[in-house]
Amino acid sequence: MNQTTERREAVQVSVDVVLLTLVEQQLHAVLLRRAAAPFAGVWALPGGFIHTAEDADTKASAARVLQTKVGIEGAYLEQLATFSGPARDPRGWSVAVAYCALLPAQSLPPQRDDLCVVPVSALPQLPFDHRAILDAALARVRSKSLYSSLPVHLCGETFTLPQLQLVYENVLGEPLNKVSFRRKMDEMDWLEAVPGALQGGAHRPAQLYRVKPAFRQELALSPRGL
Amino acid sequence: MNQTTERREAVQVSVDVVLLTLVEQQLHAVLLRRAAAPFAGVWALPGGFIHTAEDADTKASAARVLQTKVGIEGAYLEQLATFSGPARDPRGWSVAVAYCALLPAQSLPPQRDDLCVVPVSALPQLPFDHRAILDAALARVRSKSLYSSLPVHLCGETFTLPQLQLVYENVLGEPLNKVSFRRKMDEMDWLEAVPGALQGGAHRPAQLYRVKPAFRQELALSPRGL
DNA sequence: ACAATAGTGTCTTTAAGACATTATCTC
DNA sequence: GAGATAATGTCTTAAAGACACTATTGT
Repeated sequence: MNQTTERREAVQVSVDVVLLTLVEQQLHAVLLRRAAAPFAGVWALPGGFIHTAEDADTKASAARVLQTKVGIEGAYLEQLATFSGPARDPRGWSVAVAYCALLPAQSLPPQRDDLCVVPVSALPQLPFDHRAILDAALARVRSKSLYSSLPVHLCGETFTLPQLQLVYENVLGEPLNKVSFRRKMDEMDWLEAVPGALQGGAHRPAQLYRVKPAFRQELALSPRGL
Repeated sequence: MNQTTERREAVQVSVDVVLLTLVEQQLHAVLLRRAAAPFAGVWALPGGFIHTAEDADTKASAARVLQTKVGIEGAYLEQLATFSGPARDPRGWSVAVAYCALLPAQSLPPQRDDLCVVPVSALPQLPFDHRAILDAALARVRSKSLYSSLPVHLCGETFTLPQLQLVYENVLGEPLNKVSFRRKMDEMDWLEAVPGALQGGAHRPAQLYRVKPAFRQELALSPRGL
């Protein structure tokens, strides 16, 4: 951007979204069957091109892709990284801005033919560099779950502390100390008890909580992890 | 990428680099005076368009920008984030893949008219959204310095532990405990003493160290910070 | 009363920080 | 040996984890 005569080459820019959810205590990714070439009929990450007329930025493009192609709204969305190069798309040099999205399982769209929800431990072959994008998303979600409130976006509106701890454990793949976990949640101060609400079984019911309004969009961070 | 007929719109893709270095115990950014419109004559981040014929990916584009426009090679480079939208560039909807680069001060290019090295605490007005990009780079460098070997890329080939600690302190903007710092460096095990080499003044000389080969490209991470 | 899970109190272990001491150089 | 900074030993403090105990429900 500093030389007078610089060729501006046409580069294809797309947005790809790794949409993750927690089903039966396992992280799952949402895949769509590609309708068009290249790789028509193949399971792939939801994605699409930028619509300059409607999208305020690539995050808006990603939200639009989730809405129009997956059929969901309100997922937590964060930019992951940008993947690029001449070989990732057979059509030529391309750039994909990848986003990571989290959604509670109960907010998934109704079942249909061109959509599947697969455990990340049993993914099919994916086209383009979608496998690398998905792996990057998993690494990001797992590492960020070590010190932030990220996993709460896999929960519904309200949840109990034992439920939340289980979600953390499922994402991280390791058990957590109950006392330490609750101490941290208390220190970080991003949860509030839902007044009277409880929940039962054949045992003591657990207090219901929700995220404080200030932390609905922003993540809560813990200085020393957990 | 799942519908048969999707318009592929022309989007301008550029690469911008936040090149940081440490001068007189302060973080400085390298800026270039723009030769061409828009914002001709204005100080801005080094940047440029992608050259599909030569660049293997946007990281290679960033490295090429550093080499051809700034005149340096071998800087530590990592992708920061991608900035996008209709308003950031007056020419229209654009995408900028931003990179963060670190360089020891002694590797800076010779002085010249269209290049300046300014303290990040006293930046001029910057065009486009370069200020936001720079702020994001600073935030990233500072937060990553809390738990990784990142700041070592502001040092030369060899350095003493007191020098390294000072670099960390300058980046983080706060003093560190000497014993803890050295304990961590020892635990993380990414440094090796340069055999006989020492360094003097009118006092006890300090042992020289360098980064172990395995960590020259990869960062060393500490599980619990510092 | 019993089984089952929620929630808390408290001790142990481990990591981080403060402080003091020893080491090694120049003058 | 005085002064300066490097390097390390050791005590204190704070955070994390283990474990046990109390609490509250349904049956």
